[in-house]
Amino acid sequence: MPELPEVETTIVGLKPIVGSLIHNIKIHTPKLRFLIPKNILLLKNYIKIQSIDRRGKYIVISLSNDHSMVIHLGMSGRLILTTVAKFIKKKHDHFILCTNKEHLLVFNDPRRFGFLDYDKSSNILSRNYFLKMGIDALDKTLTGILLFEKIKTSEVPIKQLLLNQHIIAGIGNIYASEILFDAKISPLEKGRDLNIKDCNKIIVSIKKILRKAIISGGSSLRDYVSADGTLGNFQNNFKVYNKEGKKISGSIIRKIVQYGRASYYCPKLQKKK
DNA sequence: CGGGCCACCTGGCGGC
DNA sequence: TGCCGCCAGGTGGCCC
Repeated sequence: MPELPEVETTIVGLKPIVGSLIHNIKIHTPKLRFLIPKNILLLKNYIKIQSIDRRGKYIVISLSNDHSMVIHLGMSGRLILTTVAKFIKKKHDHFILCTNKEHLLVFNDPRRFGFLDYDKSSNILSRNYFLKMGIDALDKTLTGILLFEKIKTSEVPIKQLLLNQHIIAGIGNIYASEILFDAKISPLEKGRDLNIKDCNKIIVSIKKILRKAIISGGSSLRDYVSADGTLGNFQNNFKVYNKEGKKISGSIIRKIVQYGRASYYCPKLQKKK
């Protein structure tokens, strides 16, 4: 479930272990998308978890030894916060971190498209995935003009541009459809055909939809993170995603495939210019 | 360089 | 019931 709102929700759920000390780490699967750096196993000396933050869809855990862990959830990754007493190892539990307060942070990922990185914080900051990352979707300085400048010459459809993390970071395939529906803009519209007014609308919709999703997702969390593998409550709020053939305001929702990925939209309410 | 497309994985679902 | 093909919330790397 990992688009920006799910990552944000995950981070909120991890708050209980901020300030805790790392007691032990176990790697059950050495290679996810990439190899897990083996020196992460040296984290047994009661290093403190100083903060847990989000950058785009990445989770950054800063530690007191001037190192950081970075976690990306890929398509199917989840972080589950539980306790030693309650824990039963499940299939696809690849990585487990135990704190001095007997909290367990478990990384579960059936498809293994996620990854886990660990290095000196100064090195982490200059990783390619951070250097190339665009402005965060919820960054206050993200404006319509900024988006316009980035896409004004592109022949690529706006749906695909919204998925490009080098332009704006955090939007995934579900929310891209939801955002364009909210903005009343066709997913087929090319970047170069959108004016500043269109871009302003898109930015307003990005912030509105993502914030709403965070609020809905957050409410379903308790003692573990990312709830039950669904999108918190927000899935009930989808207007177009996965709703092919259904009607909205009397108009049919269509599914098309762009660059191998499903887009849902209402051709009547999202007319191409 | 921008852009198009595939690869990387497992699991769930619908159709036959 | 079983098998098969298709689909899935992401993105790095290859090609042109």
